[in-house]
Amino acid sequence: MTVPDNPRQLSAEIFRVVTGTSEPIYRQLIEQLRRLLAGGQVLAGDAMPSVREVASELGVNPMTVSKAYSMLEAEGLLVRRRGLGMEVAAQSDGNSDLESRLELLRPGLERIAVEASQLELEPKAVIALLTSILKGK
Amino acid sequence: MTVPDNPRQLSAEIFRVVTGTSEPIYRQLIEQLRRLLAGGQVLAGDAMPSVREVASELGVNPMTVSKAYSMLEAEGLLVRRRGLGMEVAAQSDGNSDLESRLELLRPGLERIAVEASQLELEPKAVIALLTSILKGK
Amino acid sequence: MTVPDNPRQLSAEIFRVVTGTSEPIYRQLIEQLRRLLAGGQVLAGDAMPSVREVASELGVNPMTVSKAYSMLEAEGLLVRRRGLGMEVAAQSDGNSDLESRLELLRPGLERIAVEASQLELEPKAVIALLTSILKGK
Amino acid sequence: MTVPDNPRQLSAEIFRVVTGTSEPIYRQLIEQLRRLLAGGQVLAGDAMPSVREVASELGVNPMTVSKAYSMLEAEGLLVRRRGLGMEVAAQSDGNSDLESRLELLRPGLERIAVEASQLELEPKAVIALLTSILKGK
DNA sequence: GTGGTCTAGACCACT
DNA sequence: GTGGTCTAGACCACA
Repeated sequence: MTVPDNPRQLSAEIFRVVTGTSEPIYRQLIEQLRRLLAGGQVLAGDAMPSVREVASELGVNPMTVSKAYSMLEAEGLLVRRRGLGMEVAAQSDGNSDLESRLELLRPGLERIAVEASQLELEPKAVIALLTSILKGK
Repeated sequence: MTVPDNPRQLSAEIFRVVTGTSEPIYRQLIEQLRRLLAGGQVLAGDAMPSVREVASELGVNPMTVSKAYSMLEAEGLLVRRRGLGMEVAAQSDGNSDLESRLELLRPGLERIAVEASQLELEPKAVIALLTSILKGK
Repeated sequence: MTVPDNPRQLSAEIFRVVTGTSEPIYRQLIEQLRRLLAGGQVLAGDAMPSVREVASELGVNPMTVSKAYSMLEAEGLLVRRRGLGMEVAAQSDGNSDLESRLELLRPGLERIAVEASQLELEPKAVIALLTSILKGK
Repeated sequence: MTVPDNPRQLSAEIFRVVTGTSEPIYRQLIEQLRRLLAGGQVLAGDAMPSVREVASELGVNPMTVSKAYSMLEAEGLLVRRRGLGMEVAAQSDGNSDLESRLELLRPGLERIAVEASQLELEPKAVIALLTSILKGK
């Protein structure tokens, strides 16, 4: 992990969305940015990629991106600089501690556990698969 | 893993839904039944709990349950027995092999891997948390 | 002021918007509802008028109303009941005390004071005009 | 009210803007100048502060100030004196009578009345608050 | 019927 | 160029 100079201009490639799921695109964007902030990959003062840039990169409508940005602004994670774009708010405190970041992952893991039990899968097999996926990246 | 006598009457408690998520309830029901079938916890010939029983147990609208049952019927996993309710279709091929069941879990684990990487979490920490959740159940 | 039975179905007429101003319609709706809640004219458990009803009554696009409702939901003042509509949240504590309600009015009055001073108007004249407007309603 | 010598150089401090509101800054500037003219605090022939001085004093973009000046010029309230900046037009009719100035304040007061009624506030309480704000300045 | 999401496209305010 | 607001209209999930 590199900790780049700050502030800097973020690229639209920080976002990745999947279609064909029921999770709304704007919500995927919101939650991705929350994780990137918690993980310290996005820092206070960073300039967000423009709405139009993200929209074109992801192939979605600009309003969809704008909605995500607006909600992140309402939440205090982004601030709007009129005519200049959005930037990451100063008070978004950056890299969270390990415990907090693990807590953000817990709901997803609990869901996995439920699914594994319905599939009658042993913990050992599940962990082996997760390990191979994590290491393979 | 226990393989119960067959046929038998399934209880509404085989289902569990979460609200406050964007995943539609009817879809949660469908995918749970698919997993229970793959895991062998639900067998061909088993009698499904009634729509109204499931609806009341989960606190959802009966039409939502009915929609899930109808789609499972259209898919051939359930058959409607007039006056008797739905039962699990004979051709639902029951307990799948380990590989197939793991494949059903893979998409969820891949999503976890993406989230972990955005959170800058080490594989070790993620695996430790999943292990504790799986063992704690 | 009448304190009606509760819960009840609110009419779209609780809202009034003005066009030709720079204040966005969705924001006018949000702030009106906040005031009606603080004033006790809208109570916890009340059913909000439907998006489509408000949109048609005010002659605006349903998405505009929907945006206001969504933000009020995010703020915790409204709760969504799937398939049934929105209702006023239980925790919106209804009629606020006199001090709090006056504070909601203060920014507008401070702006009036600035304008009056730029217009070189005596307090006496301003108060006389406000009095006549308030009493005339 | 003092009636200063004329002509003179106006300072950037005649303007005050608020951010975080939806009212555009250039419009705030335009309406403030209109009120200062109606109130007689700005007189025909007065030299306006320069665009760059106002922009720096208020912390806004010079183009925003320039836009306001241009619109005031198009409206005939300001005239451009090449190389010398803008000055207040001779035909700006100066200090209006009391009735006209009160009329400029009426829309704001009517809005206050609407908000007070939504907040279920008695005229007496509203007038008391306005009085304290006006006297406190 | 309810609200939610998304698209396509327009216009506005501001830099 | 930036984001914001609004419209018109489509489709979805849910009751």
